[in-house]
Amino acid sequence: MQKVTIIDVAKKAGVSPTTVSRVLNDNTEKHMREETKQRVLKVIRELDYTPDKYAQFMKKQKSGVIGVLVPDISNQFFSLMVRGVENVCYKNGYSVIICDTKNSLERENNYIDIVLKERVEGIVLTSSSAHNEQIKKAIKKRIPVILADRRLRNVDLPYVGSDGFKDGYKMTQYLIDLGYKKIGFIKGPSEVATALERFKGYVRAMNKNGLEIGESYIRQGDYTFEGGYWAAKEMLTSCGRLPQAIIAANDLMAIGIIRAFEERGLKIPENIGIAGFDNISISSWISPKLTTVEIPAYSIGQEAASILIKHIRRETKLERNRIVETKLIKGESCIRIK
Amino acid sequence: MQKVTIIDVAKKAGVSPTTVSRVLNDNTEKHMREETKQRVLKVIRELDYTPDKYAQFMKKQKSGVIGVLVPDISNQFFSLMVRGVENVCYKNGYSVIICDTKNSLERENNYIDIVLKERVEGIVLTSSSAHNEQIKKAIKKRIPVILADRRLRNVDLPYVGSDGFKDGYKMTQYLIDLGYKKIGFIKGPSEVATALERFKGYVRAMNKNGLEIGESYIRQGDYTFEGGYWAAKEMLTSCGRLPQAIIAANDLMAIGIIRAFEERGLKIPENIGIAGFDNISISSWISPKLTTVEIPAYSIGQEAASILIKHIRRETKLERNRIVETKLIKGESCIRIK
DNA sequence: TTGTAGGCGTTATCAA
DNA sequence: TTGATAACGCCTACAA
Repeated sequence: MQKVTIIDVAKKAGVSPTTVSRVLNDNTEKHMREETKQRVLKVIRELDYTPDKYAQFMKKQKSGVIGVLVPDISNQFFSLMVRGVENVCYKNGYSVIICDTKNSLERENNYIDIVLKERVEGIVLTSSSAHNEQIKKAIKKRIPVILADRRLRNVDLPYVGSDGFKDGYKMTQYLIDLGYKKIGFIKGPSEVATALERFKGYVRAMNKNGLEIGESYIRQGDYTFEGGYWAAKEMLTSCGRLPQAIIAANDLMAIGIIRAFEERGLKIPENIGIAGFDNISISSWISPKLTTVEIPAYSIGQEAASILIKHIRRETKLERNRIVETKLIKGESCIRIK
Repeated sequence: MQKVTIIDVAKKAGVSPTTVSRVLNDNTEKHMREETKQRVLKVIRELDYTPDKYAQFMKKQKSGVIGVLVPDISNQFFSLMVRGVENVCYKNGYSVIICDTKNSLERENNYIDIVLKERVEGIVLTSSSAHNEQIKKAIKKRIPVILADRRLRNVDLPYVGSDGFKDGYKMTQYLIDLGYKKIGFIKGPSEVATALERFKGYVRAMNKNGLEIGESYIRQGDYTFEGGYWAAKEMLTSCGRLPQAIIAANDLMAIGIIRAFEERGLKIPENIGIAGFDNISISSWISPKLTTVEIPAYSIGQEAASILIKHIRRETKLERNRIVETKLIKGESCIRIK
C-alpha cells in the first residue's frame, strides 16, 4: 500500500495541495467555500489520509514533542507524575517522550542528548542528581526546561514540587505531638534535593522542640525498599537502644524498615513508630497503614507541563517556582504514646 | 543561536554537503581521503552539529521509532516489561514511544492512531481487551505488531508471554499438594486473555484432582488492589463458609484480599491461604510474603522487542509465538495443611 | 575522490 | 477564494 500524500488528496478532490493544507490547518474561516471544504474533507476520509509529521516539522520547525526525564518509572510516584504531564500535554496537542534514567546521571545525560536530537520543544526534568551540566546544552539552545519534584543546585531553573523542608518539619512535629521523643531518620540519597530538605526539616523540628538527635539514630538510605530494609537491619544490630520512632525520607524505605523490624518480631506501631513521605498507594495497602505525607505527584506533573507549555507559547513570563500543597496522612504506623 | 545545518559544516570545512553526509553515514570506507574525513569530523565537533532527524526521515522514510502500548504503566509488571523493550530497542538504535492506555480500549485505539502518525516502524501491544479492531490499520499498513503478555482473539499476531493455562494449573496443583481442597478463585478482567487462561488452568487442575469448585468461591475481579479487596469483603459477607485458600488472578488482587481478611481479624496463612500471579516486588515486601508465580516481565519485553526488530529488518520470517518460562514462588501465604 | 542536482511531503508567501 | 512556487535539511544517483 503506497503512502497517501497531500497531492493524492488534491488530485482526487480536484483542488491544489495548498487548498488541502488550508482545510487541514483550519485556515478556512472566511476564505474558503464551504462546498470546497466539504469535498476535500470527504476525500481525506475516503483515502484515510494523515499528514506526514516529519514533513510538517520540516516546514514548521516545531516537533510538538516534550521530553520527560524521570529517575525511575517503576516507582509509582513518578509514573503518577508522568501521567500528570501526559494529561496536560495531550490536551494541548503535544506528545511526550518518556525517558527512564534509572537513577543514573550518565543515562540522564545521554537522554538529554536524545531528546534534543528529537527536537523537543521543552523538557520536564527530575534529575537523579543535585547537579547536571548537560542540561545547560538545552538552555543554550533555548529549549525551556522545568524541574519537577527535585531542584538542581548548579542551574537556576523553574521548579514545581513540594517544600521538602516544610514537609520534614511537619511530619517531625506531628510525631513529637504524639509523644515521641527519640526519633530517628533514614536519609534519602545525598544528591537528591528533596530528600535533603526533608532531613533538614526534621533537624529543625527536633531542635526547636529541644530534642536531641542521637547520632546512631541517623542512617543513610537510597530511596529503595532494600535501602530501608538494610538500614533497619543495621540499626538493629549496631544500635544499643532503638529510637521510639523512625522517619524514612520516602515510603519505599519506610516499608522496607517495617519488613526488617517485623522479621525480628517487633510490632509496628506498638514497639516502634514508622513514618514516610509520598503516600504511594502501597502505603495504604500494607498493615499497618503507613503514616506519611502525601506529595501530589499527579498535580506536580500537571503543573510542570502546564507552566512549560505556557512558556513555549510565550504566553507568560517564565514562572520561577510553584510549591504544591502536601497533606499529612495519619496512618496506623504511629500512635499516641505515654 | 541559529540551527547548524549540513551546509554550515560543509562551508566551514571547505567541502560539499555530500562529503559531510558521507562522513556521517560511514560511506567513507574506500572512497574518501582520511584527511578530508578528519577535517569534516573536526568541524562537526566544533559546531556541535547534529543531523536533523526529521530531514533524515524525509529521505529514508524510516523513523527509527517503535511504539509500545501498555494498559497501566504504574503497575510494576508493565513498567518492568517496558524497560525490557527499551533495553533491546536502544541497543539496536531504535527509540521508543511509551503509551499508557490506562485500561481503556478507547485510549488504546487513539494511541494506535498516534503511533501510526509518528510513523513507528513496529508496535509492541499489550491490549486492554481481548479484541482490537484498530490494530488492523497497522497490519494493513504493513507495520509489524507483536503482542506481549496478552493474546488477542480477533487477529492472528505473534505473541510473547507466559502460558497462562499452565501457570494456573501449576499453582492450583501446588496448593492441592499442600493439602488444600476447598480452593476459591478471584478472576481477572474477562477480556484479558492471560487472566482467563489462568482461571481455566485452575478449573482443569481442580477437575483432574476430583475436587469440587464451589460456585460461591468464584468471584470476578479486575486486576486492581481495590478489586481484590472488595471481592474478598463480599465473600466475607455472602459466603457461608470461606474456602481454605484463594487464588487471585494477579498479585495486586491477592494483596487486596489479604488486606480485607486481615481487617476482619483473619490470619494469613493460618486461617486461609492466599496466592497470586506475577511476583511483582511488592509481593515479597508484605508479610506474609506472597505465594505466587513469577512472570518474567523484563524478559517478555526484551523478547518482544528483539523479535519485532528482527522482523523489521527482515532478518527472520515472522516468528509465531515465544512462550516464556515461569517459576513458582513458595511464599509464606500458603502452608502445608492437615 | 568529490560535487551537482533533484526530490522526500508539507506549508508560507505571493500572485491571480 | 484558490493556486503556483519556493523553501525546510538531508540523502543519493549520477556526473565530473
